Amino acid sequence: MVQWKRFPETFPGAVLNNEVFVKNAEVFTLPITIHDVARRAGVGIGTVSSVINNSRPVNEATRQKVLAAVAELDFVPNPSGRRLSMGKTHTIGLAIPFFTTASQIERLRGVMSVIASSDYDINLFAIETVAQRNKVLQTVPRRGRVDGMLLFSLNPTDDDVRRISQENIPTVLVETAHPNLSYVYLDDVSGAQIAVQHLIELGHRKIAYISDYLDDPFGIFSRNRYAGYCRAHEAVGLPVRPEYHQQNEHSRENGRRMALEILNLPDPPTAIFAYSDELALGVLEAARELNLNVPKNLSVIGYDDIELAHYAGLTTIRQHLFESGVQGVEVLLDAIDNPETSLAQLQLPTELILRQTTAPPPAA
Amino acid sequence: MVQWKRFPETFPGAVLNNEVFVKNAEVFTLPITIHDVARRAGVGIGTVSSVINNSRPVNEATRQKVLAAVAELDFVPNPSGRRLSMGKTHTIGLAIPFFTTASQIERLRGVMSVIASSDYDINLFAIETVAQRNKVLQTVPRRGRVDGMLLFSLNPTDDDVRRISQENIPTVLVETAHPNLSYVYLDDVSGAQIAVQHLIELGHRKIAYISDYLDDPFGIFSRNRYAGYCRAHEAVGLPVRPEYHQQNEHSRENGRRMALEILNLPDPPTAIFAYSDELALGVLEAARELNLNVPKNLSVIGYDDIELAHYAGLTTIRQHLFESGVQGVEVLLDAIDNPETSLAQLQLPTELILRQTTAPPPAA
DNA sequence: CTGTTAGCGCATTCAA
DNA sequence: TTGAATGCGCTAACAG
Repeated sequence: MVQWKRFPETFPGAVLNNEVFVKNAEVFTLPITIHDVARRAGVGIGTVSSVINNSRPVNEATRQKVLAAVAELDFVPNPSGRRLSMGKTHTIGLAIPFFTTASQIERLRGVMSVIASSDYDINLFAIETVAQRNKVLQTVPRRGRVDGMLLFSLNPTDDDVRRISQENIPTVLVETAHPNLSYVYLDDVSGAQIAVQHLIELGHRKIAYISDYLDDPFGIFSRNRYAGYCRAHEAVGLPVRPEYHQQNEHSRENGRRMALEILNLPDPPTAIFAYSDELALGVLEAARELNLNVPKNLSVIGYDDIELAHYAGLTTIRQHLFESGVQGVEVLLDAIDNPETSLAQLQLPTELILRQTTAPPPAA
Repeated sequence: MVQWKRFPETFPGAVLNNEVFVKNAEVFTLPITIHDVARRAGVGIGTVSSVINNSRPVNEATRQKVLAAVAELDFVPNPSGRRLSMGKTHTIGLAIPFFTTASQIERLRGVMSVIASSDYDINLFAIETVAQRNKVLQTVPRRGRVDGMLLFSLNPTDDDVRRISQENIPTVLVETAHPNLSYVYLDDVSGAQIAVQHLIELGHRKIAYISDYLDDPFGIFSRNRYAGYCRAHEAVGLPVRPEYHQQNEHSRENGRRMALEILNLPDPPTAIFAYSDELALGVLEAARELNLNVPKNLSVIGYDDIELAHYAGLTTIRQHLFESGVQGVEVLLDAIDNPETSLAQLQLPTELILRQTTAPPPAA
């Protein structure tokens, strides 16, 4: 309950269009409500509501009176009141783990580019820990809290999905998939397979993989790309050498460290497939330190095709990140508007972007 | 008003913990409210509220009953109801123009890093047009909509500021300044002056400036950096040559174009100061195309110190972007918690980051 | 065409 | 220590 007290006098000098109130010696106006507008316009609040929402025909003259009052009082409806009454929030929840990575930001940009021309608010949740993930997944997708939910790179449990379905909150996964939800999926397994296959076709036989921790709670992506790496090996009967896989926390610096580790092996690889472009950039730094010419002496391939990859001339797997964000909201907005439509389960293509960091292995 | 109808029968087979309803042949539960919890626990709603919010002492036994009911029904309070009743939204509005630029994203990261451990929601507004700017500034900072407002790189008009003050919404500017608001200011004029002064000290006398449109509606930053550019010239009695200034929409590609334009002048400059690192990266591309060695034949200095600048070895002006986001929210959260504290008006330092793209001009 | 009223979900005051 | 009643601002149903 609002705690401000009405104050009976008007303060001279203050430019105010409503009654004046005092709180701790500060002068300010009480928020304008639909009642203030109605009184000012000499009509009932129902009429004001009708005018604002065009929800029923209103006599043109009274309409003008109301609009005038709205303008004079600078009235903006309180969204909480509206939400409570309508059971609609006009808000979309957006949960993003790995918020600091370039790929998530690209997706976010895609989302914002379409949301800008809609009238939905975006509630942003950066997810850093498992506890946060659980809290957001359990408390945010609720009727009365959001009208729809966008989950980047998150794998909701069956329990999460059951709750979401019961609450009847349209939800779209971006980058992941689940049979009972809409999603814009990016197939990491086959993306990684394409990358490694490319190296194999160039003649490489000693190919390393560096990644995030495979057992990271959110780390299904490292695992999937590792699976693709293995599949490409299997497809040509090439054994997977465990010493050619390094895992560490995700950062360019760690990419550099892992590469140094692997390149200093007695029998170093001739190519490195990195889980992400950021890691791959670390690999390039390591190669420079070791005076290894890329791609002559070492081939490097990344994943994501972030902006920097273009600049660094990095061969990589393009994920259509921006586009995945765009598609994600579009699917979601459509699901909100048409609750009866069936799930949209899209798979975005993944493509090999050839640049200057891959070549056949040294003749040696 | 919620339009679902209660349905008298229970559906066998559905795992549900509340009454069951039907809408368009789909089975789902009606949202759980505090009344459901109260009924289940055999207490009044006031008691439930007290338990949830620890707002008054409750007998331990009844407390446990309530908590059990909350857990069984998986109850999460509807934020709109709470907001309406308390007059507090637990939401922060964040308005960001130039959403696609690297520097804004860095600031946003700073904000999210501190918001993650607070219990405030973030409402994100990407501002692309003047109309959007006005709409957001006029409708979002309202009591009942947000508890506080964070404005990146935006210069609210005096009218905007008057409204914000009347609404009594704590507001913090990041990158800009206004006497009546809190801000975390970054002095672009002196930052640019430092950049150009650096070039002058290296011996350059022909220094170009490429930028965003100076008359861009949000373009105070291009103008301020231009002012710094001019000041540095004036300080040593160097004339500002109009043909050494190009302006265009902000993108790396346009940075490249503007650089080509300027470098093809009959009397080309020996150094280019770019409004941003993104533009500066375009300049580097142009230099490569023209086979101009940087920094031997051409010095380039940027602005922002985005991540890419480090990678490209670009000399630039560091803005402490992440830090400015952090400080911005911290000031805001403090202002929300302590409404009586005076305005916080901070100025973050700006520093020259020397890398490999500036050197004395060719002996010629 | 329009004013009045009920009710959305909640916190809180007032009684008990 | 607790339940019932009130009101936050709004939309929509109802009654005129």
